[in-house]
Amino acid sequence: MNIELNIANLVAQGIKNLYHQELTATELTIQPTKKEFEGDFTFVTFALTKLLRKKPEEIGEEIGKFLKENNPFIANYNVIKGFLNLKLSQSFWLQTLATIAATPNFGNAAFHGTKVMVEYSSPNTNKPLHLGHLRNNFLGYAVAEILKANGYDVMKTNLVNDRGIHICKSMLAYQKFGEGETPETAGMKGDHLVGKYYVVFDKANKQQIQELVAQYQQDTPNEDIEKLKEKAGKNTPLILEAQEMLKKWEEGDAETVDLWKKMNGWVYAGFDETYKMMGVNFDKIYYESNTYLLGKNVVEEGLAKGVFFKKENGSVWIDLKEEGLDEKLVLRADGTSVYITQDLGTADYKYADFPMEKSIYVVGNEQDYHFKVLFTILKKLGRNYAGGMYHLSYGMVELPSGKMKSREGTVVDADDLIAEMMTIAEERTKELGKIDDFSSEDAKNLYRMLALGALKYYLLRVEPKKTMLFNPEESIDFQGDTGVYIQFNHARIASLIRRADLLHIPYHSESFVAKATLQEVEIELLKLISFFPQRIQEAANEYSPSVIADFAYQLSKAYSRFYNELSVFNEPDEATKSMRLALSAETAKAIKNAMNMIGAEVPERM
RNA sequence: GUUUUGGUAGCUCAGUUGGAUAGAGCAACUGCCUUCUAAGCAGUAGGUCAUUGGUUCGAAUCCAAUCCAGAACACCA
Repeated sequence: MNIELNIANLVAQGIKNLYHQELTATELTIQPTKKEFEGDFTFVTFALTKLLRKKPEEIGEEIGKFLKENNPFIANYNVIKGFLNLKLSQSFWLQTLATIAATPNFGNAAFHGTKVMVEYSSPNTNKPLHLGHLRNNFLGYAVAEILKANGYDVMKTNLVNDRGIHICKSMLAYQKFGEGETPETAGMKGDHLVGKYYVVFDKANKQQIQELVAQYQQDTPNEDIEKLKEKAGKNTPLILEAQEMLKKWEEGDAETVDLWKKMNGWVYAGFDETYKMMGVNFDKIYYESNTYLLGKNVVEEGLAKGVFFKKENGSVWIDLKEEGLDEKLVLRADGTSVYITQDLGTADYKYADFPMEKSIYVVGNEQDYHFKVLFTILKKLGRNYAGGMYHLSYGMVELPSGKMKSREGTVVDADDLIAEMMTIAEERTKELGKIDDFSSEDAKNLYRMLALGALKYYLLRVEPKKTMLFNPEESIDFQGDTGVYIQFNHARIASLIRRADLLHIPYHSESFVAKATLQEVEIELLKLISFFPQRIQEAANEYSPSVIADFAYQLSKAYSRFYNELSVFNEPDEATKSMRLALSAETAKAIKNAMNMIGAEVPERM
C-alpha cells in the first residue's frame, strides 16, 4: 500500500488528460498535508509551471477539479499558492482500514530471499560489555530484524575478538595476582572477573611505566618526557611478559592455552547471560582465534594480480592514493598478519559460509578509515561480493564528562545499567499499583520488558551515525518520547480489545465498512498506519532503526490523542464503535511489529 | 597537516531527501481523573537552524568558504 504513489498516478493521469504531457508518478511531489491546512495529501504544482507555462494556482485548480470529478475517492480539494490540497473520502479511509486489517504482518515486504549478513556485537573477551556495546548490539539486532521485515534472508553473526595482546594482559594479571580465584569463589560474573584483572594489569603496568621513566630520566636527562613515556610503555617487564605469553599462545603452549580456555570460558558464560538479558542473538559466532591466520593467501593472490606490491624489506603494501587514501600495509616484513590481513581473509571465509549479496559490519565510526580501505581492496581484488559490503558506522555514546574511559572508571557497565533500569521500572510500577495481581515471575518479566524497552528506544531513536549523550545522573525517562510511553499505549489498547472480546463486540471489516463515520483524529491515525510499509523500506534502505522508533512513537502519540478525544464503548453508533476497535487493534499490531523490529517487547498489561 | 562526521529551543533529539508559519520530549507554567489504564491529554512560554556568500519560484536541507567540536590517518586491534 502506497497512497501517495496512487495519488501521484491519478495526478499524472490528470496531467495527461488536461495537458497531453506524459509524466511518471515519481516525478511528481505528493506529500501529507500540513496540519494547519485542510486536506490529506498535497500536490506541489510549482515544478510544473515551466513545462505547462501556467500559473501554479491555475494548475492546481484545473487538476483538482479534474480529480474530484473523475475519482470517487477524492472528496474535495483546495488550492493555496502552488499547493493543491486533496481531501480523501470517508469511504476511502474505511476501505484502507479494512485492507490493513486483512493484511497479515501489514507493513512487511514479501520474502525475496536476498541473502544479507549482519555482523555485530564483536566484543573483546578481556572486559565486560558497556554502554557503547549496547548501542552496537541493539543497532545490529534491529537492522537485522528490519531487513527481515523487508524480505531478506538474514544471517546474524558475531566475530569475537578472543585473542591478542590485550587478552594476554588479563591472563597475565590473573596468573600473577589471581590466587586461583573463580567466578564462583569471587561471586562475580565471569566477564567482570576477567575485566577486573585487565584493570589490575593496567594499574601495575602504569606503576612500572613511572619507574621506568624515572630511570630513563636519570640516564638521559635531556630527552623529551613524552618520548620517554612512549618508550617506557613498550618496555615494562609486564608488557614484555605479556608479549612473551602471546608468543607462547601462538605456539600452542599447553599451559597458556589452558589458562586462555578457562578464562575465555568464564567470559562467554558472562556474555551469554548479558546477551540473553538484552534479547539479542546470533546465527553464527566466529572466533578470531580461528580466523586470525586467514588472509595470507589473499596477500599472495594480490601480489600475483599486481594489486599489492612488495617493499625491499619484504613487507607487502597496496597503493590507494588514487582512491584518495594512502599506502596501506597488508603484511608485515616478518610475514605476520596485521588487522586488515585477517579481515580480508575473513571476508572470503564468511562468503564461502553464506554467499550473501550484502554484508553489513556494525562497527563504531572510529573504524571508518579501516573499512573504506578494506572494501576498496576487496573491490580491487575483484571480489564480486565487494559491492554489497557496507560499514554501518555509528557514533560513540558520550557522558557529560566526555568519552567513557575504562582506565578512569567512567565506563557505564551494561549489566549494571540494565539492573538499575529494572529497579526503576519496579519502583514505578509498584507506585502505580496496576499489576498487584501479577505473579512475581510475571511482574519481573514486565520490569525487564520495560527496562529494556526504555533502554533500546533511548539508544535507537537517535540516528546511528550521530554521537549521542548519556547522562547517568538523569535516569532514562519513562515519560514522553520514550519506549515505555509506546508500551503503555499498547497495553491500553490490549485492555480495550480484551473487553471487546469479552462483550463479543465485533470489529471485523463487514461491521464498519461503508457504515462508520471517521473523525479527524481517526483519519490521522489511520494515515500513519498506512505509511508503515514505506517507513520499513526507508529504515532498511538507510539501515536506520531510528525511523522505526520514530514511527512507533508517532503512532502512539496519535493513538493517545484519539483515546482521549473519543470513547470506544460509549459510542452509540455500532458501526463506528466497531471501526474504533478495529482501528485500535491495527494500531496495536503496528506498534508491536515496530517495537519488535527494534528488539523491544510490548506488554498486554502494565 | 590531510581525510571524515557533526553543529537545529536551557537540555536530549526529530525534521518524510528542495516545499506552506522549523517540530517532539524533558525542565518551567496553566487546565483536565465519579467516565475504555493519568507511565496520559490539552494549552502557555521557549529559535539569528554555527557564520557568510551562492544556486532558484522556494534552502535547516544542495554548493563554496570560514568558525567550533569529535574521530581517523601505526610493521596496534
